[in-house]
Amino acid sequence: MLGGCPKRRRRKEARPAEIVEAARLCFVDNGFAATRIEDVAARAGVAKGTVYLYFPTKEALFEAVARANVVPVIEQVIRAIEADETTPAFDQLRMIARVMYRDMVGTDRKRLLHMIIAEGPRFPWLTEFYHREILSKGMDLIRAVLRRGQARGEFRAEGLDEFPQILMAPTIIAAIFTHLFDAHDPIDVERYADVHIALIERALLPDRTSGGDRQPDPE
Amino acid sequence: MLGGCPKRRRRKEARPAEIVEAARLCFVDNGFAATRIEDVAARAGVAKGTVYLYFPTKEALFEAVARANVVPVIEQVIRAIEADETTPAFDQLRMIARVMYRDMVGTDRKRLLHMIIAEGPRFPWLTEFYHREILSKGMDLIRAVLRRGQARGEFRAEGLDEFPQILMAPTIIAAIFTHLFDAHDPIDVERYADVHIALIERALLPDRTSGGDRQPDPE
Amino acid sequence: MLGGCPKRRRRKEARPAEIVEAARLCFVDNGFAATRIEDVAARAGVAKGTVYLYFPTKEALFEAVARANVVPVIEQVIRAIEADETTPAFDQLRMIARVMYRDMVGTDRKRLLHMIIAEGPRFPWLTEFYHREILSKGMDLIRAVLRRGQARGEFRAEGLDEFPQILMAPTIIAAIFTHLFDAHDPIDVERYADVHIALIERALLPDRTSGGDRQPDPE
Amino acid sequence: MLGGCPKRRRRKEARPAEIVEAARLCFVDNGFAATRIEDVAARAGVAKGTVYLYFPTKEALFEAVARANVVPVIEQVIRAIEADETTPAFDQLRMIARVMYRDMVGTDRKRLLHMIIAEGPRFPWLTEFYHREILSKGMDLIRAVLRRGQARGEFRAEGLDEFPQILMAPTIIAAIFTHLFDAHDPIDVERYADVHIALIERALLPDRTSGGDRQPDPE
DNA sequence: AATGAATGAGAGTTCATTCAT
DNA sequence: GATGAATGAACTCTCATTCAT
Repeated sequence: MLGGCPKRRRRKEARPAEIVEAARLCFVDNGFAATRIEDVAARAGVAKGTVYLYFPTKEALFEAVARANVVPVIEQVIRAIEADETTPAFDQLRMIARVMYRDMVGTDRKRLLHMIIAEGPRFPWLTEFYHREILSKGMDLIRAVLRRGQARGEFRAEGLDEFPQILMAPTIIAAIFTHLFDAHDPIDVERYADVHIALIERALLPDRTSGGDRQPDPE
Repeated sequence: MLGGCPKRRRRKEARPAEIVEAARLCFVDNGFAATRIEDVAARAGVAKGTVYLYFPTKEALFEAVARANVVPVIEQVIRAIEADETTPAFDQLRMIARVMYRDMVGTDRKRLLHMIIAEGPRFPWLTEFYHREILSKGMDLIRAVLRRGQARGEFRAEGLDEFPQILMAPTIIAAIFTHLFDAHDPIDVERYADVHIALIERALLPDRTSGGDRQPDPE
Repeated sequence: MLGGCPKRRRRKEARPAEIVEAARLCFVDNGFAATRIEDVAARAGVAKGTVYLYFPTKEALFEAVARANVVPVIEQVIRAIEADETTPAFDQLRMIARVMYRDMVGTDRKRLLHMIIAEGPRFPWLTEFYHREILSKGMDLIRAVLRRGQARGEFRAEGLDEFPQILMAPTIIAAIFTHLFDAHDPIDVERYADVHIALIERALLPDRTSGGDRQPDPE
Repeated sequence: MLGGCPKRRRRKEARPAEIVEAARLCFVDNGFAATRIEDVAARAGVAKGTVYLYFPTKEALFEAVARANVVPVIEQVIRAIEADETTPAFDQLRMIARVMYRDMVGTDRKRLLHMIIAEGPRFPWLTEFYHREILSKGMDLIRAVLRRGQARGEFRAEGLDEFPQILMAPTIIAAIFTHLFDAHDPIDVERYADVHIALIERALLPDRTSGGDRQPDPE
């Protein structure tokens, strides 16, 4: 009796996370307004009232979803880059891009991104949170790499460290467009990423005598 | 019977446009789901039923808003570019970008763009419409300019004509980000546009002996 | 200029009748609640407001329809029977039945009957009016014929003059059933009428030595 | 989870029936279109939303009312007749008529009948259902009894087994007329039924030497 | 007399939230 | 803790009726 039946106990402790995950699936499928608490409950295998045991309102549930799903990805990349002092800055940039294409465009996390963009205006805390926890961190990271590249004489570019968004933009757009328009106009994300990275390379690296014969991305 | 009373009649002809404009304001403020027909009516200074006199459903009203506000912009750009045979391709590209930054990022039309992106997944006709009427036309335009530039020997870039999205992406992201994050992190769109265009220039134009001394955008 | 253009004038005077007829068609097609004034107007070829020029409410229009369509039929039969002193009472009865089968079951007047039955409970004046103008007259007529038949020694039946409904019932039911169930179970009204009349005959006429060899209805 | 709380549970099981009964009362009072779900809810002592917990639409509620109130009656009669092999066919016929007069004309079930007739044309499923579940069963029953009577030499009538409606018609008309016209012209249903049954008897039974001295209905 | 644009009360339906069990 | 029956405010859409022209 001490500690209770382990299976049931684990179940109990896992409840909130299960509900959040069920909610994530519902939200990315249907958006905030069209998601019914009852659907979330059904997906989580609990009764409607149980959701309210852990989350006082639908908005709180949404917040939990956003919080749980958005932070981990970026942190991982940051750690990888910061620990690394020897890799050329451009290769780091390429690596960041590759990770984003894989983890954001290539998974259904793009639907979460879409949801955050979509619901942002109605949830001030959401945009504030997303900007603070994700965007600014991502931009800081790119900025750091750009400056390191410039310091090492790799990059000739100026101004981009002021607007790292410009470098990330095609990736974010790829995420949004594949989510929205895949039926009408599917994108070959592999090639899209290659072209994007090649564009960055030509723009950042100093002129070479024979232009363009460098391998765009040997990976 | 034919002709009607002039005052009434002028009103009748003006009504739909008035309602569409009121609806646009409501939609960009609150999104589709959170906009009540009654709000639109109040904003247009008419009764609830009057809205239904002109638009059979809320979706039809939404479609009218999208159509009225989004199609004219792109068409105008297309006409300007197509009529022009002498301007260097890069200057055309820069012009397109400038127009987009001015009309899309610099006005509250960005909120409409946001709304279309936000509500897209739940309104297939909307994504279909937006893709057909706006995106594909915009991409075709950029593609045409790129090819013209390549044919004239201006551009060395390959691959971009396959993914014109990559060139437009920073503009669209600027629209979305200024809409979402302006309170937390305002962007100096002028400089952002300069940097974006300079990036494109360095990536597209062949190497010059003296790199970077070209005026970025004399406009 | 005196009297105005005759065509237009006739049109004007005919307006109410035209609207009533249009309303009749709508009402029998859709019932009272589901008939929209706008439909009636469209069917009459006038504007919605015009209907209200002649009929203050939807109910008033309904009343006009009922009044205009229900009285004429019965009066004609009554006159024919009352003027006739020589025909055997049973032949008169048969004649009444034949007329009812032809004019009520065989035309779309049955739909009007249906409408009166259907809407009756919500329009007390309608049932009152229908009972006074139609039903009681019809029942009085049958009663009179029955009594004449008894007086002449034709009929042996008693009690039926108290409930003439019993003799009319199969006809009314034929009208209702053909209206409601024709798709599922069409009735051969000719034969149905024959069987009905034969039933009345056997019930009313005194026994004959050889039962049933009388022609049921030479008509 | 399984079993639930007894009090709640009993309530849940009773609710649909309570709502159906409340709906029946509203429908027979006001007809389908004029009945508001809120009225039904109020009459059942629940909130508007509760009705939708058990019936997805107003039509579904209507169907439930029709089904619950109309099927049991006929089934009961059928069972009683079918189990019986010895009773003379005419007595069975009389029994059917008596039950119909008692259960259909003598109760407010006649208002339900009226409602079904009234709303039939606008609800195809309703006429289809009524014809299949009630009418055709009733007609088959009468047909079977008629044929049994003919086989036993009780009846001389021909043709009626083709149109059993003719025998039922006065009963249905009694139901409708007492519902519609009772205020203006009340019917003594007892005597009406006697006369109706006597009419059938004279029409069906072969001639007797002493006509009419048979007790009409010893019951 | 005739029009038809405008109105707004009211209906069906949905669903976040509550709470007795 | 967990349930799910119950609630009722809120929303979309309809249509009888009005009235300026």
